[in-house]
Amino acid sequence: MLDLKFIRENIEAVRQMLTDRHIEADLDRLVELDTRWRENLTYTQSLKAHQNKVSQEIAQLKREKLDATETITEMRELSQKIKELTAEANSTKAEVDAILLTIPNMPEVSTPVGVGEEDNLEIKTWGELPSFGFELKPHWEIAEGLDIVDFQRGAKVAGSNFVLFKGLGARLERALIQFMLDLHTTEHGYTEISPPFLANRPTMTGTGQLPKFEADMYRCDRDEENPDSDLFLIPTAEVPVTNLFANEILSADELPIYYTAYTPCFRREAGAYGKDTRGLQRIHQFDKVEMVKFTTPETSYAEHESLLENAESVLQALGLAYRVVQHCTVELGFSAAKCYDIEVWSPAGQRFLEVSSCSNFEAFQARRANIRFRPELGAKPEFIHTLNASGTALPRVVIAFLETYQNPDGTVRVPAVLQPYMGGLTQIG
RNA sequence: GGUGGGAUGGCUGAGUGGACGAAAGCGGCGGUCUUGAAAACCGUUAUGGCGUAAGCCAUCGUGGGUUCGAAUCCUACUCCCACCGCCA
Repeated sequence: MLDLKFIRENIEAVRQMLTDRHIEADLDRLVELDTRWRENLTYTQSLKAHQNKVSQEIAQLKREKLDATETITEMRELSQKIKELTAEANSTKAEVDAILLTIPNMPEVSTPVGVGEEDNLEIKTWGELPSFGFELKPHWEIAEGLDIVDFQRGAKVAGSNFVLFKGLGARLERALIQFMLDLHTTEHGYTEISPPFLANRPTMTGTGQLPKFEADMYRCDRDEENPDSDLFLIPTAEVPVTNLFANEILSADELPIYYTAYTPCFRREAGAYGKDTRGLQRIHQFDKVEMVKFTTPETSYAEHESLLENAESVLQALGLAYRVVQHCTVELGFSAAKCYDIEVWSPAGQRFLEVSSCSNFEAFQARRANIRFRPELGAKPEFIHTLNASGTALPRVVIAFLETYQNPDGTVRVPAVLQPYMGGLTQIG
């Protein structure tokens, strides 16, 4: 979330940001409640100061074995009043916080103002778009032909848009996961994490999925009495990994911290039906290797660039053509200040598919999850910056892989870098 | 799932209604001493909020309650530890 003080002092900039992002939030009410809360608080605290003082006097009287009955009777009324005012302040503050949680991050200055995907900024392209001397098959035909993905039975077991990898398809998933993890841990200095695949409500709130996007998550283990203990299937490893340090103060010399994690990702994709859903493009459960960085504010933008390179290197190693675009204001994720998408080329689809979002959240998530660091000994703690990038999501890489390396007979070549992970296999089928 | 024990500052740990934001020790930082270091000694060492400021307020796992006053009493919950049961 944004700093309440920042909003107070930059109300028009925040209003403009909401306009640029096409998001509504009740800023006026926020300001009004904030003012009311602070007035109440100041007054209540002065009453408490008085109460504390008189309590000391009562303690003194008791110690001297003197009668304090009269003072105590007087204080009874004050105590009651403080209780009422405090309750009022708490409920006002709760409302302030609730609104605060619905306000997205401020985009970084280089973010183009735009109204749709077409306003994203193309930063670079990598690799030649491959050309073929035969008629290309789309990935789902290749996969079914090789019997490595079973769409029907995936749907039978869990519902539409759940898929089942089989034989060398399952092996390919495992190979890609391991290849990516090895790349990031041995070449890029990341420490591997294997986190829980479920996260509770405070954790989901820390990274910004809640409260606004609850409908996009699979929720289980609902408990009306203790909403905080509700569990959600994670939509990305970003959620558990970023929250590892929630409510902690790190020391400056621990930073930057680089973590990478493989997890399955679960997304209801609510409202996304009918849009690019064929084959592996948009499924409710998919595998992903994620990278998460914790940095100081000074270095986060340099770290953002190297994070992007780390993610790109996966596609480069696999020899898959891609481009990088920078999100415009309406495309930018709720918590992000700046975001690059890496989009891999689908030769049969003749389009680019998003396989990685590479974001700098600045202090937005750190403030929500209360992750701080001490710049130097004795200094006041500050919020760290968090960043993450997929490195990468698997299904769409599999799409590009199957289509890019397909042969006329429906078999698929395995690039050299992946062969050791495929038991030395040079070709599928 | 059952029974019992526990949760206090960076760590260990004392504290069962008023002098407690909290003893003591360890660790950290600064200093004295020393050519330098160690030892010893002295000092210092939580976080957040409100306020221009002085300052005030809050926080002893979390929420609620009792009380003029709660780390301390009551209550619900969460987590940790031990043992039993079940289980990959």
